Amino acid sequence: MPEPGAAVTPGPIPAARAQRMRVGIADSDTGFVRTLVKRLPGLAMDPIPVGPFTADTLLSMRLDGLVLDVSVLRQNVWPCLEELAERLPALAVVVCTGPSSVAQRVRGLRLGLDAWISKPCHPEEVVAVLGAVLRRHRRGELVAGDGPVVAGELTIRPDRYQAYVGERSLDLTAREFALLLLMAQNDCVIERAEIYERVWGYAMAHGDRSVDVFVRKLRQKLLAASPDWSYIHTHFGIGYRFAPERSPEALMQPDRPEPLGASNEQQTAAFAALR
Amino acid sequence: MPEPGAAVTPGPIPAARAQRMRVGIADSDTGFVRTLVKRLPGLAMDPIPVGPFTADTLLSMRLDGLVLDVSVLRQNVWPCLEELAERLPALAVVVCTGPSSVAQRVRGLRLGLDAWISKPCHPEEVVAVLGAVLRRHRRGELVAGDGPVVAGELTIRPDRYQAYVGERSLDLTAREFALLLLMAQNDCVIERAEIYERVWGYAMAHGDRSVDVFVRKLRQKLLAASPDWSYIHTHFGIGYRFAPERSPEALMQPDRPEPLGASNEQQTAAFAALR
DNA sequence: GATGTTAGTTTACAACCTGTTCACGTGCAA
DNA sequence: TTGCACGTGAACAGGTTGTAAACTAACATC
Repeated sequence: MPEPGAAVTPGPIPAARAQRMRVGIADSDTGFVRTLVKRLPGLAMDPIPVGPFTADTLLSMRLDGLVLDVSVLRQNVWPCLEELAERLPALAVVVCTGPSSVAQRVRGLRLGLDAWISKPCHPEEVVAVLGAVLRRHRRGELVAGDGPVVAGELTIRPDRYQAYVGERSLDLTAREFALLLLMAQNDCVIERAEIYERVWGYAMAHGDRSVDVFVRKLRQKLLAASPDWSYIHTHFGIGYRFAPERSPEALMQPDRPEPLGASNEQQTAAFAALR
Repeated sequence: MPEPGAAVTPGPIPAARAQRMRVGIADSDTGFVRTLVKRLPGLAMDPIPVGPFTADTLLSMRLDGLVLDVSVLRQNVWPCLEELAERLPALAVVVCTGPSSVAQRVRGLRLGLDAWISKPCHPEEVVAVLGAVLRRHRRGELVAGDGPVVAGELTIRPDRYQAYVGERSLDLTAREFALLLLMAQNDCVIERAEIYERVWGYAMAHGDRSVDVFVRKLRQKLLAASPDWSYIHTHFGIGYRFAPERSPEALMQPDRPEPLGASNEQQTAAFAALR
């Protein structure tokens, strides 16, 4: 269970197609900050100056990356970095700070930092490193393109943040949609913690049941719109898997013909190939 | 590591994904290479020395990461890096090389490199950087690492935590699956204690018969789905061994032909190559 | 600024599933 | 034959999931 009162703000809804990255800058060197602020927008990154912060502060800022001079952390550098890594594993952190030992850098990287640059350094290099890290960071988030996904009777349209059966919208909320899209783009079993991290954007607290609740809401809407199909399957003790399947009863009375040779894999694969 | 008598709660189900990463090392400094080769295995990375290469060479090596001293590229450094970035965008590349200018490093990172370290450097730092890059790299693909394992009539799919005979699922529970996968991936006799440790995650209490019970459940489901084959063999006083074998009666009445020259090893190797 | 609506989170409880354990039968080895 | 090791079946307890509803924060509207 997180801190009492922590994480009250709803997390960010991951964009169906992320464009600009939000990069926090926590550094007391105003000249350095100013340079970055000037330089980043041209590279599809929005710089966001960050003052004193906690994991929750950063969480509410919905950052993709963070440039950090550890000197702003005063004393408890390691506990702070540790908390960051634990609570926000998806946040790309580039430490850019004064002289340090190999041991310190290694320790930081082991903890979860993405890069460690020693000052004095050329801002351009910081920008390049940040770009490289975020590029790798982004590869994961949007493996699949933003084309529509067809599965069973369902059509998921990332460009509209909505799913349809025929012309009829499912009226999904933002988070419901994010969950559905994530699952539909991966036809393997996904663990709850993984789902949470990728949809909510930060680490799942132990005992959190949000994923279950949202899966239920999704199932409800899916069932209402497409009663002959089941889409989300539970893997007990592990997580959920998305796979459109006609219910046995529907197969007995084939009012509507089953789409021939169009399994989920084939269709999504086709779309991935299009990309 | 719990108390010997603890373990009231069911242990965690080990993730079905591949953990070890394949890391190529292209460097003419044999001492440096040797250090990495010694150091990497402890961090779930398999070091693979790489000689002169092309993008195709690397592709066939199925690497996850590459440590590269650009001096091995002789002249055409930039065209080569460019080709790498274009042909193998999923490959994490860490350049570790002699003196360089900021402009060169920035250019490299822009091209698609994940990190640029200047020699002389501490090998430990290279390892840490590599680890950080691959960690971020891995976050992307939640597709479970291992491809399917085929044995006899059986297809084991780690991405679904499930085994199939044809299209028909065996309906294995999470722990049953973990046990089956472990055994199928090691076609030698495994002692009970070792099985327990690797599937349950902690030491087996003296007299615990859980492994036996699960082997029985597995055999039951295997027999129901694939009656002509036997998969799990008992070695009295030692443990169990996985090996798909047609039962003698089935051989007498060969309704279905035995797959020619397709031993367990060969088939799994073939699938691994496909990945 | 007050108020109603909506989305999201947390909690509670019931139903279900799983893993463990026990008891007993069978088969191997000395 | 005797002593273990292993196979088999069933029962139990506890964790996991489905489900509903209360609760909180955010938003829009007036």
